[in-house]
Amino acid sequence: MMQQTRKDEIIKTAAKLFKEKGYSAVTMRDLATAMGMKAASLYNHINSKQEILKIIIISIAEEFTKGIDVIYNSYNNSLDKLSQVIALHVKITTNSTNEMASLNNDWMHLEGQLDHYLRLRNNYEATFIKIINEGISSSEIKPVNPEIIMFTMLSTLRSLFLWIPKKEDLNVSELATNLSEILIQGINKKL
Amino acid sequence: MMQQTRKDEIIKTAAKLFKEKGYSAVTMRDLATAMGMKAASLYNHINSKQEILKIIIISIAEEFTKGIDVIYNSYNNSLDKLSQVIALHVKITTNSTNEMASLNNDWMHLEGQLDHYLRLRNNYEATFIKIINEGISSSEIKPVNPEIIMFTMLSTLRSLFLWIPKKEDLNVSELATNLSEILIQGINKKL
DNA sequence: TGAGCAGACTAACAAGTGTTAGTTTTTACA
DNA sequence: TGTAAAAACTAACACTTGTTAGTCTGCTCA
Repeated sequence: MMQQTRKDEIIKTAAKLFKEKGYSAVTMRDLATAMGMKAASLYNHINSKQEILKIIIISIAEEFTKGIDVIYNSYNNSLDKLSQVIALHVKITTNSTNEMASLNNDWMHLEGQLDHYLRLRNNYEATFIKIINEGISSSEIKPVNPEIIMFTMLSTLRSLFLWIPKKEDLNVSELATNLSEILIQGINKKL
Repeated sequence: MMQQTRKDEIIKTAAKLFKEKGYSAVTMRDLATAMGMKAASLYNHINSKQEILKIIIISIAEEFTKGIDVIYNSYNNSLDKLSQVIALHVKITTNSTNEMASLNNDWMHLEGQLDHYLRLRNNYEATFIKIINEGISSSEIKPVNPEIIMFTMLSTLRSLFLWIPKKEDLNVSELATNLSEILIQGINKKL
């Protein structure tokens, strides 16, 4: 695989702009200005605005799907698996903060790959629910509606991209630990 | 105050479209089609696209600010206040689901009223933090970083608009109770 | 009945959109 | 140093954008 540094820079810059104003409000001329070039020159590196969005979103969505599958198939108890899911979100969001904004806010603007994205998201949530249900079966987790548990956790984890950039002195593993404490102790059945 | 039903319909319809695609991706012609009229006719009722966004966002933001002030100044303990904040979000989101999407996703597209909006949001969060800090002082709440607690709670509450429409059989007070259980028991210091 | 008016319409505008064609400049290296 | 590829440029396209001007329709009520 050859190195495509210029294309990568464009995509990274686009993600930053998409985070600030959303995909639809960012023009190719905005992106070109941020790159220090003219809009037409972008097309020496990318095929379309749509392609940029696709690359940003699909690659991260696949990272999540693969990550949760590994966690699900590991030999840990359910609460440990949930802690690992939290750590997965913290890690990906730390490495790809701007891209996470597009994943959350601009997925509906995918044109050719919307079905693919929705399939990945549904798989992810189905596996998440399975982990919770197994935790309820094994009496690790309070018998609350598993959808509400997932919704609560995912809402927080999906909003991390808004919050992580504000904490310049961020310690990644410490954040994951704190979030686990808050999110999991709440659903951990005290015996 | 005279009844402006047509204008209200336009704003309500706009909020629905904004929720699906975001402010920038919705055109005045989209809105007109959804209203069963031509784009130019919209201007018999509203002054600009921007005005629609302003009305949607500012009115709800003020509702939140007023609501949390009443809660903060009431004579309850801190955990009860947090439960009331949760109920406030559930109530407003149930009544104004589509408008909540604009509040969350499109505030950055406010042109003249961005400062006003940010002031309202900062006030809201400052009061929220005060409630948490008082709860920590009175030993009701675990001495965790109050920002992380607020972030966790607000992430979930601000995402409710995504989730409430999927639960057609929704019982509002039951949802508020479940969320309080999950969100608060996690930070409630067990003695 | 007929005057007034709210609210729809058609037509058009200036500016902005993503993208292409064709050309020039810069870079890498034989 | 000469050459070819990579990557920038100018100019323009067809279309879409929010919005305005001016007109027509149909309802209300004196």
